[in-house]
Amino acid sequence: MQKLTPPQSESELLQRCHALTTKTLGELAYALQKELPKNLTKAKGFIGQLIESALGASANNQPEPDFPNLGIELKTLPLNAHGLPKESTYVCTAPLGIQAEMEYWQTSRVRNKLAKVLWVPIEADPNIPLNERRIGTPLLWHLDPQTEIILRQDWEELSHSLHLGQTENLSAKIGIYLQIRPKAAHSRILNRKINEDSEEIWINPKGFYLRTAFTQKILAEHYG
DNA sequence: CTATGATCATCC
DNA sequence: GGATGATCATAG
Repeated sequence: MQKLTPPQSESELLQRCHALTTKTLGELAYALQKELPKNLTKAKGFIGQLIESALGASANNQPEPDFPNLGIELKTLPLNAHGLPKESTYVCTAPLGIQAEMEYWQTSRVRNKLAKVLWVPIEADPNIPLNERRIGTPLLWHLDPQTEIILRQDWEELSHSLHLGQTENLSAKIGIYLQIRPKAAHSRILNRKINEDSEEIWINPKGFYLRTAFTQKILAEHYG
């Protein structure tokens, strides 16, 4: 398997993705001439990057969908022994700067990324050796109006707290589908921010994540 | 340093 | 056992 050019159409992307179904990570890594890590402890993003290169996603780190020309974001979905998503899904970093306040839902990075997502389920039961874990049937999903109402409410509530620097309201407990969690190399990294009382505060960088309840619901609705 | 890819590890 | 908070690797 060679390094791929980005897919030029949705059907080309889907075709590539369906070709991966039932393959093992070991087979795919071999085909791409990549060495599988012993475990994911020190290679947490390995599988996501493996699938990216298998599909020809642009290897950028822009706050844009993985396939900008198609407006499609790629997300791997680790499944537990019951076939249900076992981890939350990272969406994007949460802006702490002045610009943060000026982001509106319609043009927000969260909505931009979640408008259309190609979910690729991957076996992630720890009892299965990494190289034997299989890739599942992909699901090309797009944001529907009912879901968007809830996501938007979550996003606006969380963005509001971020904007005001209300750290007490930035816990991962807030939000129905979307939540805010730390997103940094470690907890000692702090960014300066001026809060609603014009005080200087320092906060650990945050990211937006989708709860497992959200991705479990998506799979249930589309796979039954 | 900030973005991406996420999962780990601990607490309740 | 699940959720929250912490952390790891890499690219530009």
